[in-house]
Amino acid sequence: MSDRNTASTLAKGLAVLECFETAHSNLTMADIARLTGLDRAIARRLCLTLESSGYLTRQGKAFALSPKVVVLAGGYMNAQDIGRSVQPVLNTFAEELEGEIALAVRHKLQAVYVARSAVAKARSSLGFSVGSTLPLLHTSVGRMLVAMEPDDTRRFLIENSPVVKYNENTDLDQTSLQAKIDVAAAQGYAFSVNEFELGAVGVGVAIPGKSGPPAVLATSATVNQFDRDGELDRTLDTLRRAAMRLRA
Amino acid sequence: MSDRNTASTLAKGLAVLECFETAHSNLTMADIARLTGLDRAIARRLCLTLESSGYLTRQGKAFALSPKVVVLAGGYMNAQDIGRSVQPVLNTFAEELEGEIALAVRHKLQAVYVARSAVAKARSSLGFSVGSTLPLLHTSVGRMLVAMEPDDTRRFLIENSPVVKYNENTDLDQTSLQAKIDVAAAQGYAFSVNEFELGAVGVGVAIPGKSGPPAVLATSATVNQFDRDGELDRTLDTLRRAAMRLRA
DNA sequence: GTTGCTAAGTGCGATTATCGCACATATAAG
DNA sequence: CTTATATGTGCGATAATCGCACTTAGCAAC
Repeated sequence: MSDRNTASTLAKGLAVLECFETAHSNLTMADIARLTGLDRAIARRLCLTLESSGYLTRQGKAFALSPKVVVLAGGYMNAQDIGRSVQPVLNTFAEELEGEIALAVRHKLQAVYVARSAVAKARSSLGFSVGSTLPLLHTSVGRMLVAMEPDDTRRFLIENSPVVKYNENTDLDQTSLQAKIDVAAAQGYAFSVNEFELGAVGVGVAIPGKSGPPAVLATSATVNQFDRDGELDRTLDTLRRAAMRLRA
Repeated sequence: MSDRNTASTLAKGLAVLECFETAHSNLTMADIARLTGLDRAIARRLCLTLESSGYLTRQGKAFALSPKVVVLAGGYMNAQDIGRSVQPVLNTFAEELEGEIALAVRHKLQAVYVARSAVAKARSSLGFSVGSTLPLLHTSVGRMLVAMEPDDTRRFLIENSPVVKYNENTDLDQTSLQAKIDVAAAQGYAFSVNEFELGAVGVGVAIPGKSGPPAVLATSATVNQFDRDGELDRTLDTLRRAAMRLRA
């Protein structure tokens, strides 16, 4: 056992942190031991370490993430110059769209919002924020992100992403999803209606010529809002202009 | 050596992660070993582990934070219901302010933005975003956060926070800073001009009656924008109404 | 009260991962 | 070719981790 190139204790500690990714906010040590499959005594050591390092806080016997993880995310934001270069652009185009706009990148098998802006009247029932994750195959953002990858990665992502039925309109056919991704790659944008969230449409455009990993600009709205003729074209136009401003 | 209640390897690995908090984006293993004081071989093990766990990415010999840290922050956002409850309120009041508004909490000796909204025309030269940190003593946000703590914590924070000269107007006198914090506690809001960033004013109001740790709503603007008579009162009024909407 | 259930904390021996140094290799610059 | 910096590797000694078993504590039902 034991790879001489990895620190297993660290990996286990990170696994503990990840228990809190999926909406769980108040986990006891026993919960964590169960979720991670670690011995209770070890889970305890790790929790206490994470607490003393400032990543977890405890109230009574329940642990929760501390704002430290947000500070850490701030390091990423800073490195990507989100606050200075990206956010002002998003703010501008959220107003132009009279809605919501987000910058997303891919992490493993998920799309991640790394910046977002919305006007007050935006339909925001979904409650997305920075750090929200979306599936790759069933959202416009996700499909556009997949479409921007080289062929082999694309294949890998399509084959390994879970196919989940989110509602009665969810496309469950791999070949069909594959085709949609091909179309997105060809067109430079992805569009999806009702597949992930009922009553919602999503539009995502590639940010071309950007250095670093693929990134996508996306917006979402209600199906109603997209009834008007040419609404998709208008949205695409706006998103593309925003994307141009971001290809730094 | 070695506390039986903490996992030192995990703590070291977290220390590696924290190297990336302070704007450094591209660190080599050697850099990290220097910054953390760890043996190079250990730093290597930890970096490789962090990479394989998805927290770091490497391009050539340089490491950088991966979006995974943003996903982790998303766990915090989710637990605090930022996307659903907080963000819409911030969006609304950013528009009313025709500027910028942020929700901040304290972590150790820093104020941390955990949510933020701004209109396009907002003066955003500072480039703050979710995850940005501010000093406790020299900003309105920070002082309000300190003011909301019980007496002993307050004393501790004031005594242990670094007093840094950010510009020629920075207040370096502990007694004076102490007094400002007392005033903030009494008034329920804090106000600062030019102390942290030249040409900038900051206003922070306590969010009263909120469960959990103290939280502050803050806005900033240019000194010019605050020239108009009664501008502070108008801003305070808006912030307070926003705060009321957040005391969930 | 007792019983039953679940969670946290503790002690300790065996194991084994970590540590830290030393040496090797690689790449770039002068 | 030499120097400087960075990554990669091997290995023995040490010390941290592991995992189990036992104890303590809180809570609910009966």
